[in-house]
Amino acid sequence: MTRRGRVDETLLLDNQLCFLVYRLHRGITDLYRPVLAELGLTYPQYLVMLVLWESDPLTVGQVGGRLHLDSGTLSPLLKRLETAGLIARTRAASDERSVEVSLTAQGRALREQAATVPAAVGGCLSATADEYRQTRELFSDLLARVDAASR
Amino acid sequence: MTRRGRVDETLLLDNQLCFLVYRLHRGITDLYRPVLAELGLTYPQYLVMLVLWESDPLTVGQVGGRLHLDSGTLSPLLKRLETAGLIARTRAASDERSVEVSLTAQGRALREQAATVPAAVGGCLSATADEYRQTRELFSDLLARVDAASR
DNA sequence: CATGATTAGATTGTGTCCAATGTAAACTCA
DNA sequence: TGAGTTTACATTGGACACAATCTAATCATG
Repeated sequence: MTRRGRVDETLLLDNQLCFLVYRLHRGITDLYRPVLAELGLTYPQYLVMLVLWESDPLTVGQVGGRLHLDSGTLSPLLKRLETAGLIARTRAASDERSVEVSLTAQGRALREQAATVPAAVGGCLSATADEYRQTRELFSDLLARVDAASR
Repeated sequence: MTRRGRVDETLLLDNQLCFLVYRLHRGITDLYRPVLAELGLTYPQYLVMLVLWESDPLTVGQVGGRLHLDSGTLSPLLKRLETAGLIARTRAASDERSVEVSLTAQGRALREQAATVPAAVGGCLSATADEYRQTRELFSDLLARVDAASR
C-alpha cells in the first residue's frame, strides 16, 4: 500500500479513530469534573451512583457487570463512597461471598442534586435531542462491534 | 419534565452518551493491548511513538501539545520509553529549560513492526474505509465541540 | 543590570484501570 | 460426605491522568 520510505498514513495520529475516542473521553470528563466536584464525586464514582439510583441494592459483581469493572477497580472505589457516607456495604446473608452495596439516605438524597448534571454537560455535546439520539445510536453500534471483537 | 418520584430518564446509564464514550475508550484499548504488548508498548506510549514517527525530535511540551498531556503524565512515561531504549532525552542547548525527545535507532526500527497495528485494530471498528472516514468525521466534530465547551 | 514574573519540566499525591494473586464461601460429584 | 473446583471479593503492583507544588532557566521592565 505505502511505498518504502514514505509516510504510512494509517500511522498518522489524526487519522486514527481510536485517538479521537481517547481524546473525546478525556474531553468529556473535563466537562464533568467541575460539575461533579460540587457533588464530591469523580466520574467513575458518579457512574456507580447512577447504577445504584436505578437499582438498589446490588452486589459488587452486579455493579461491575453494569460498568464492566472488576473488583480491583470497584473495591477501593466503593470504599471511598462508603467513607463519604453515600453507600453501605454488607455481606449478603444468603451468600457470604457476596457484598451488597446499598444507598444510604444521603446517597439517595444526592440524586436530587445530580438531576441537573446531564443537562449541564449534554448540552455541549449536541445541539438538538434528535442529534443526541442519533449520535448515541452510532456509538452504541460501534461499541457492540468492539465488544464482539474482544469477545 | 419528569414528575416527582418518577425515574428521570436522563439519569439512566444507557441513555448517556458519555458512558458510551467511556466504554468505547476502554473497549478499544482492550483491542490494542495484546497487539501493542508484542511491541512492548502501552497505548499512551504508542501514541507518543506515533507523534515522534511523524516528527522527530520534539520537546516534551510539543509532544504534550499534540496529545493534550502535561508533564505530570509525560515525565514518567518518557522515562519508561527511555529505559526501554526507544527514545533519548536531552536538555536543549538553546533553552536549558526544554527537554528534547528524540528517537533512537531502535525507536525508528519499531515503526516497521507497528505498521500492521492500525489494520489489526481498525478492522474491528468499521467494515469499509468509507464508513471509517465518516465515523471519524463525526467524532472529530464532537471533539471540537467538547474542546470549545471546556475552552 | 537586577528583580520580579513567566515558562518548561519534574515531582508528589490521589484516583482510576487492569493483571495477578490471595482468601473464604459455596458448589460438585464421586 | 468430603476433597477438589469454582465463585465473589479483596489486595497488591504497575501504568496512566490530573492537580498542586517545586526548581531552574529565561524573559520583561524598570
